[in-house]
Amino acid sequence: MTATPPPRVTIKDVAARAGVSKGAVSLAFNHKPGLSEATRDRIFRAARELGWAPSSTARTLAGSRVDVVGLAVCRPARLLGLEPFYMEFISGVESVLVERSCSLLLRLVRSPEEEVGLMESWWRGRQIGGSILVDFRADDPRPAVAGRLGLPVVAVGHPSLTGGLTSVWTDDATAVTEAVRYLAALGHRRIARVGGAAALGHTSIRTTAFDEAVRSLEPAARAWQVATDFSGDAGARATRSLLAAAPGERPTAIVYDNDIMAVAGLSVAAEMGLRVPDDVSLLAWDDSQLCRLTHPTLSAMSHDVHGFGAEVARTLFGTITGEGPGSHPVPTPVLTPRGSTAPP
Amino acid sequence: MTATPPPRVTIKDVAARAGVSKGAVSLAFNHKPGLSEATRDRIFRAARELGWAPSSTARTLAGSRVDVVGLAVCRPARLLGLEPFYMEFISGVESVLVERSCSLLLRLVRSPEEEVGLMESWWRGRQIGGSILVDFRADDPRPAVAGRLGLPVVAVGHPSLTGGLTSVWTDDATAVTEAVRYLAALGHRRIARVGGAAALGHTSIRTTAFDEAVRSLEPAARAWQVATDFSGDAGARATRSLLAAAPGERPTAIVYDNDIMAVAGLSVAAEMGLRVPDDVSLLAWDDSQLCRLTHPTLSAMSHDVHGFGAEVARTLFGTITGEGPGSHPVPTPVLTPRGSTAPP
DNA sequence: GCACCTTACTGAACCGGTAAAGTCTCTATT
DNA sequence: AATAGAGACTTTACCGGTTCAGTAAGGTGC
Repeated sequence: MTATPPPRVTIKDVAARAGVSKGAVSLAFNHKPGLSEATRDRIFRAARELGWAPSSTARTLAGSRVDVVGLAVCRPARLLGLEPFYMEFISGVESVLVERSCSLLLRLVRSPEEEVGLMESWWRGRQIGGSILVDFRADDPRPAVAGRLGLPVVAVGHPSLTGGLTSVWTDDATAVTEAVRYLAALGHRRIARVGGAAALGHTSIRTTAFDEAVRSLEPAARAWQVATDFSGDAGARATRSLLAAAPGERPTAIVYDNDIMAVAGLSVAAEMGLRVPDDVSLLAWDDSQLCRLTHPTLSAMSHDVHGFGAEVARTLFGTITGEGPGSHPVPTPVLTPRGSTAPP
Repeated sequence: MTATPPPRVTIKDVAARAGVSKGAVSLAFNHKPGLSEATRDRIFRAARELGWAPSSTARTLAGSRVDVVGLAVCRPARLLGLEPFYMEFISGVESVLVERSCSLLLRLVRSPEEEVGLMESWWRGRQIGGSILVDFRADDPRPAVAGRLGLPVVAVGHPSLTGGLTSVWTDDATAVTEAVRYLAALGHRRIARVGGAAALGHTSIRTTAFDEAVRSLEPAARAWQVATDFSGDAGARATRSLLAAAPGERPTAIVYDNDIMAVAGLSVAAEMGLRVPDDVSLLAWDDSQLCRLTHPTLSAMSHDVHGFGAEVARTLFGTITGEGPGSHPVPTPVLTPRGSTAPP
């Protein structure tokens, strides 16, 4: 990739026009002391007249800040488009980055190994000042790599998954328990969960919590759990197989790990002639706007994804500026009852 | 944003370890002639042992390639999360970037002016090698700016909007016409369209085309058009007001500019006690997976958004490598009839 | 009137690479 | 044996900033 001929203005031109040295221009643009107001003005005027802005590449090389943070996402591209979660998360991250004139370097990768390689080359190549790590798995290699490289990162995920890295997380276990208790309180005793990708750490946290929550119900209840890839199709398939059993043998309530699958579940129920919530209750997760657009509206575990992203970005800046590792819980998803849940 | 102390390996260390000069290492890593196989091997081995990768920052500064492309999106952050379009578009772009080891610099901006400023500073700061421009408006300032800066860009939008820039576009006018003809063929004579943001160029192209298409129907038909902000809520509101009229006075078919609004429309119809498609037909646009997850499934103008993104990225590389301006149409969205459309 | 500070600014080194010109050695040619 | 030429490297000059050790001018105190 070759760049076009760059007849670009540099600090030297500005210095010449203002009648000072490059050093003076640098001082002015970094708001450092050691210049008279008059000179400062002259420099800024010259820069404005020439349309000059400092090259962040050169600045980076000269050893000061890096104003880019990285985010690699390891999920099949086609699924990502569907997940309202990511775009909203990213927009939250951006909202904080913008304040500090930082940009987000985004990359979709196909495997955790590729992601690790990318982190290394981004960091070594001084392209990023820090990175956001998402979708932790069991025995994730990234904490070790980040440690070895000295790369400032913030991990999105429960501290039990993120190997000592600074982490930002929601208490999924508690949220799952709350969801189960809510459904139980409505009278449900046959409860299913359509989970996300089994390899993901937060999925197994939810799986365990769900199991325990249902097991601890009085009187005894029955549980089902299915793993999916988060896609609507998988959610539809899972729902179909759960609801295929005889009326007394099938779940009366289903919890979904994201809202796309819940929407799919809603449609499967309709297609099978089951009424929601009379015949079966559905409960979504994440609660994007989508949940309020269906009919019936979807009850959901809602969650300020935008704010979550913002907190992640703030935490990352903390890490970059040298704060030690820490654990930053954000508010637990809260149950928002709507039209898709009712007593069985 | 200060970086952590960087005890990082540089080209000098590699050169020392391999017993050659920096120049030799540079030659090796750029696969240029002038080195013996043996030396090349020694250099690569040394680099591997030290875990070195060339700093793209330094490379950029030294005047060679820039391996980052920019994308600024000017829409309210909270809406973006909802739009399946963008993530899918981005994933298409990425699919091509990855092949060339390029990354995407993403930024959400709040105004066209901010976007213009960002382009300037990205380009001046040598942060990007080129940029993707989306969401063109009437009298958009970006073509002029890109021209003035010499910034290689590709515009996503109809050539009539993109002021002579290389553009990649779908033929929205034809697609709208096809949608209208399809509904007319089913027998609809009262057709509405819930459009996107009025300020956007492609919205006005669709608006004009819709108007003409309906006007040219025989026997005469009636048209409604409403502008929205693309959000589900706005789509719901628009649908409610369209369907509030007396049965003989309201549209029997509604076309939506994206699928989120169509989903919202579906739910509004249900809430108003109208059956889809018996009482009213709905037709979505973009056709993400969402359209197949509702009940009834949504008929849609479908569109390979991923492929669209990929084509945009390929075209951008063309522009960066000096290809002259061009117009790259991608396939017109094609009508995919599903369960939400039927004769009135 | 002289030593001593500040203040305001300059000059040069440096960041980690690339690129073009220069050097040295070895082989082929006349 | 002298000359040319190719191959394999090295040297050096940037790229566009930052940083830091100077330095010259003006102000203070005694």
